[in-house]
Order: sequence, then C-alpha cells, then structure tokens
Amino acid sequence: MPKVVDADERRAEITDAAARLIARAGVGAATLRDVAAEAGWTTGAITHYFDDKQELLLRTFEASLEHRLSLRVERESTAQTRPIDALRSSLEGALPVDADSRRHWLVTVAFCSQAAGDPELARAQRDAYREFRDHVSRLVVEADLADAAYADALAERLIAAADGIAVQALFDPEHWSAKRQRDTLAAATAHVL
Amino acid sequence: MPKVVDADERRAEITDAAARLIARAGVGAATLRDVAAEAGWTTGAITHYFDDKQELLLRTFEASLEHRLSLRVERESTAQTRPIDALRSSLEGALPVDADSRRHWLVTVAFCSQAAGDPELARAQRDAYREFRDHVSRLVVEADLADAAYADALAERLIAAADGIAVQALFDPEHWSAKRQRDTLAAATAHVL
Amino acid sequence: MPKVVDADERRAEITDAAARLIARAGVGAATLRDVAAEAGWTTGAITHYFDDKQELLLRTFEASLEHRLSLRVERESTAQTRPIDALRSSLEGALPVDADSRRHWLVTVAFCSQAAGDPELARAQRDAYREFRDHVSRLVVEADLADAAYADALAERLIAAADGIAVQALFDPEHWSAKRQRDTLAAATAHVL
Amino acid sequence: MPKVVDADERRAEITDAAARLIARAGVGAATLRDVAAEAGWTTGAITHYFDDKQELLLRTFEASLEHRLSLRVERESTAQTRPIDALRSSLEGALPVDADSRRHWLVTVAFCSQAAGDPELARAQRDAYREFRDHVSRLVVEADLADAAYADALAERLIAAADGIAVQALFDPEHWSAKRQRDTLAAATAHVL
DNA sequence: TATGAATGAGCATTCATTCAT
DNA sequence: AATGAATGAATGCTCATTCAT
Repeated sequence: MPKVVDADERRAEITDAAARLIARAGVGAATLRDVAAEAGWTTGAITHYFDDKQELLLRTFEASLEHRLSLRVERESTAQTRPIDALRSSLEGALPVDADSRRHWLVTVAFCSQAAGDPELARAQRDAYREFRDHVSRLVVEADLADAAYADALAERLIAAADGIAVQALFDPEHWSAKRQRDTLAAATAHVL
Repeated sequence: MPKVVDADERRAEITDAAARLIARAGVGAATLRDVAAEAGWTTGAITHYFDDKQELLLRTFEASLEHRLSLRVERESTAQTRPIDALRSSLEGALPVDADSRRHWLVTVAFCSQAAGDPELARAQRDAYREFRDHVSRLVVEADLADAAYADALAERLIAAADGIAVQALFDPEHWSAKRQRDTLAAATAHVL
Repeated sequence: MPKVVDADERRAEITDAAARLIARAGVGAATLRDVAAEAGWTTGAITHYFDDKQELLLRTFEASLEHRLSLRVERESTAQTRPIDALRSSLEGALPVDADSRRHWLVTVAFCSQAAGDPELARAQRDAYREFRDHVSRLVVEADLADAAYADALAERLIAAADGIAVQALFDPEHWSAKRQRDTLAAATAHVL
Repeated sequence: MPKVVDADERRAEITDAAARLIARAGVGAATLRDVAAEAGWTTGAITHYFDDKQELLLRTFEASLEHRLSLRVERESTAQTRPIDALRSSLEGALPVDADSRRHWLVTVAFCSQAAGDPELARAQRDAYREFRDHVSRLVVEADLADAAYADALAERLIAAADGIAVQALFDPEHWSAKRQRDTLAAATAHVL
C-alpha cells in the first residue's frame, strides 16, 4: 500500500517555502532547487505536486493573495458584533504588521509586474482585490457609513488608506512599527470611522 | 581618437530598456540579451557601461525611484504659487496615471522584495521614500495645514492616500482610469486639503 | 530510488577526457563542452561531479601526476627482486614511451606555469616530485649505490637523467622513439648503475 | 609626419609582456586585454603589430625559445677560449637560475602540449631543440670528448642532464636554488667533463 | 512516493576582433 | 599610430525538466 499523503497539505508546504524565498530575495530566488531545500524535499518531489515551475509560482501567488485576504477577513469574523469594528479589523488586517503578513505582501508586490503581462496572474490579482473591496463595501453599508451608491467609493478610500500605509511600511520597515501603522491608519480614517 | 559617446546618456538608454522589460514581465524578464535587444544594442555593449547585471539592475531601480520622485516634485515646481496647489500636484504625481509613471511604479514594486534582502537596494528605496515624505512635509508646513510637530504625520497620511490608490491602480488597471485615480485622491484628501 | 553510479569512476572518466584534450592542444582546449563531448556526456553532467572548472582542472592535474607516479612505481613493484632492477624500472617508467605516459607528461608540463601562481597546483606538483625522489632515494640505498647521506643527491641526478630525456622526447617526438629513450637512459646511467 | 616607431622593438615589448603573464599563470592568462595592460598599451595597439592572437602567441613562444637559446649560447661566446669551458657554460645556460631564464622555461613548457597539435609551434620547438643539440654536439667534438659518430649521443646525454635538473627546478623551485642546480649539473657531468 | 542522475537550453560574462575616429 | 566603442561568438555555469530506479 502506498504511503498516504495529503497532497493539498504538501502543496501548501511547498508554496509556503516558495513564498519565504520570494519575500526574502525576489521571484528570481525561488529556484526549484532552493524551494525544495527550503521545504525539506528534493526537486523531484515538487514535480509530483506541480506540473512545472510556472504552476508553482502561480499557486504561490494565489496562496499569498488568499492568505492576505483571509488575514483581513478572519479578524472580523471572530465574533465582532458591530459592523464598524469588523470594518476596522478588516482594514488593520491589510497592514504588514508581522513577519507573516509582511511576507505575503512582499509576494503580492513581487508578482505585480509579472501579472501585468500574464493574464492568469492578472486575473488572480484583480479578483483578490475586488473581493476585498466588495467585502469592505458591504461592511460600509452595514455600518451605515454610506449609501449603497457611495459605498464602493468609500471602501476604496479606506482600502487606499490602509494599503498606502502598507506600501510605506514595506519600503521603510524600520520606520513603520506595527503600532505606528495602526495609529496612522486610525488617524487617517478617524474622520470617517 | 576613438568615437566620443555620452556614457551617462547611453546608460540611461539601457536602464530605460531594462525598466520597460521589468514593468512588462518582471525582473526575471530583464535578461541581458533582451535588455540589449530592447535598447537596440548587443549584450557586449551593456558590459561597457555596467560592471555586471547586478549593477544594471541597481541602476535601473535607482533610476525608477528617481524618476518617480521627479515626476512628483517637478509638477509642483512649475510655477505653482500656492503651497497647497503644489501639494496637490505632488500627490497626484505619485499616481500611475500614464504608461511612464505606471512603468516606474511597477519597477519600484518589482524590486521591493529583492530590496528586503539587499542593503544597497534597501537604502535606495528607503531614501527615495524619505525624501518624498520630507518634501511633502515641508509643503504641509508652508500651506499651514499643520504645525511642524504634526507635519510629518500628516504628510505620511497624504502619501498613504495617494500610494494606496496607486497600488490599487497597479493591481486592477482597468478599473482605475487616470480620472478615477485623481478623483479618488481628491475625495480622500478633501477633508484636509 | 535513483540510479546508482560510481561517482569516483565517473570522475575518472571525465578527468581522463580532459587529460586527452589538454595533451592534444593545451589547457585552453579543455572547455567544459569539449571535455563533456570527449567523455561522452553533456556539460551539465560534469557539474554533478565537479564544483566548477577549476576543480576539474585541479583533479585532472592531480590524476596525471599520480598516474605518472604509479607508472614509475608499479613497474618496479611487479616482483623485481634486485633493488637495482627496481631502480632501472622506476626510471624507465618516467619516460614518455607510449601514448599514455606521453599524455600525462604533457598534462604535467601544461600546468607547470599555472602551478607557479596557484598554491594548490604548486603543492600537488611539488609533492608528487618529492614523493618520487624519496622513492628513488630509497632504492638507491637498498641497491647500495650510495650512503644515506648521498642517496638524495644521486636520486636527483638519476631522475634528472630520465626527465631530461623525457623533456627532449616531448619536444621532438619523431627523434625520440621508445627505444632511443631507453638506450639513452641506459647510457646516461651506465657509470652509476 | 607620423611618429616613427621601431616596430620590432614594439613587438618585443609586447611578447615580453605576454611571456610574463604566461609564466605567471599559464597561456590562458595571456588575454589581449591583459597583455596590453602589462605592456602599457591598449588592445587596439596589439593588432597593429600582430595579425591576431594566434600570431602573438606564436611569436611569444618563438621569442622564448630563442631567448633560451641565446642564454645558453652567449655565455660561451664571451671569450671563452677552451671548448670544454664553453660547453660547461652552454649547459649552465640551460638552467632556470634566475627570473628571466625561469620565465622563458615556463613559457616553453606552457606551450608544449599546444605544440603537440600545432605544426607551426611544433616546428619552432623542434628546431630550437635541434639547434641547441647541434651546438653542443659541435662543442663536444671541439673539446675532443667524443668522435663525431658519438658526439650527438653525448650531446643529448649532457643536455638531458641539464634539462632534467631544469625540470625539477621548475617543479620544486624552493628546493632548487641556483647553486644547487649548478652543483648538481657539475656532479652529473663530472665523469664526462 | 520520492530520489537524484542526466539533459540541454538559456544565462551572464569574457574576449578576440573590427572599425570609426 | 593609437584609441576604445561595439560586436557577437564562445565559455562556464545554472536550472527546469525528464526519467530510471
């Protein structure tokens, strides 16, 4: 009887390893050899779980997008009753405040220009963004912050406030502690929230 | 006597070509062969002007950072009398509203994770960011929008508003026309400016 | 389980191929591509067995030094009872009398100037020489040709006689048949042996 | 009026530079760039005086062969009256006792395997050797050391004695001071001279 | 399932060579 | 005569990929 392995879990281990390498030194650092070594396998093992390198990178990108999405969304789902608190939590979830969230932000931006020329990556990127925007937009309506007609626009502004802080934190990490990020976000959204 | 060439101009031609390729398909697409072809030269020519590929990439990154900086700063320097208008112009200059500014934004983010592990890239990235923040901060003071004590914080919020829109525009270009970007920026900063 | 290969044997095949090329047309002719083709492999295979070209060349040099040493020593170990016969055999073994011994002589001298500036090569070269000299010196004592005090000096003279013929045979092969080499060596050492 | 240059002198400067590099690190180290730098010129200058690299290397080899020949022959021509002294001087001239003679020995051996596969190099090498042998052979006759019929054979043995010491000195320089080389040569030829 | 030997295309880089000045 | 800009072929090397085990 062959050994039973959870293919999805194995795939996740591998894309996690790839994400770590990419966040550390760019997409170019994610060679199959190094990804395998980082994951504790050999190159051959990777080809069991991914057709080729392109698929590995695509899945790594998707996993990072999804990871970031879940970070933002799960915080709010944990029993927050008031929509406005859920909204605050969601936006805070967009900030690279720890190694994990920072890693996935870096993966996201590392693929950004690649996505510009690759329809599949572009779609994944765009969909993740739209999904988050729709989510925030719904919370905006629930929290009675804007009419349905203006909810999308406000959601975009709120996300922009969070993402703008995120980008600066990515570019100048020393200057942007987790606390500074959260405080700045609070200040930037105070007049709305 | 050999032919006289303007080495700096030649270097700029080459980093421009590299930037186009990187914006189009990622850092990995900037092979020397393709950069040379894009620039209208041969690979050998590149090594006359750059020690090696690493230097070419570093210079390309620096050129894009500088380019973005100058886009934001020059707009305001063109005879705007009121500091607040200069401020608006500067922030608008941070948006990827055309091919050129979009290209350099993509180069900037493409190197972001590389910079995380490369001190030289990190320094260039951080310095560019801080320079822009200081610039905006000065305009904030000149425009009497905040005390010197709060100028930096406000500058950061304003930049965050612009960069947040920029990132979304980068991730979902179809949805973010130049006009939408500008309008959203105006709305996001209306309560301050 | 992957195919099992004898790495040492594979390495020997490759350094043999390199030695053939070097003997034929100089160190410069030993490109990885040509070594691979000569060995019946591809370039990629070589890098499985050698870190880089420098290591391949070092191992090729060492293998040739060792090969020459074994040629000289083994002849005598094959059941020669009288030390003086062993001595004669050892010295004859230093002559480039066939394709094989000629090949390894050529490899040895091809690296000679390289060794002048490379400590690792220099050490290998020097050690091989000293080992042979010590070996001859021991035989000189065993054959009662000289006191221990003078054995080294006599060994050096005997080796010089053989190597001098070898060098001339290397430089003017047509003029130096195997027989001429042996006869000249016999004549040159007659007054001692 | 164009500058007047002594083309032969210029050529000699360049082959000297090449010989220095080859002796230091092998034929592979004699790139046009480095030869030019060593000679104090630019690559372009070299192509004025040599058709191509192959010619430069051939001339460098020939110059080293000739240099060694002249070292051995000139010593004896300086007013030595007795043929046997001239003979001793000639043989001593074959030893790598200083930087200059060592350099040209190294160049000679560096090209040895190349010469094996290149008729032009082979001819130059063979002719230089035969010329020296004939020279020594004539001195042997003049010194009444052998009949004309045996002069060549004795010459070869004497040269072998010197070259054998030279080779050992090349391979283990620390062990072979100039004095040791000369003393060993004297001892090795004492029974004849 | 997992390995790692082997491949060969593609890469950055070096270098001999050409040529306008 | 001499320079050095520019070329492009060739090199060492990396790497995704294949496949026998």
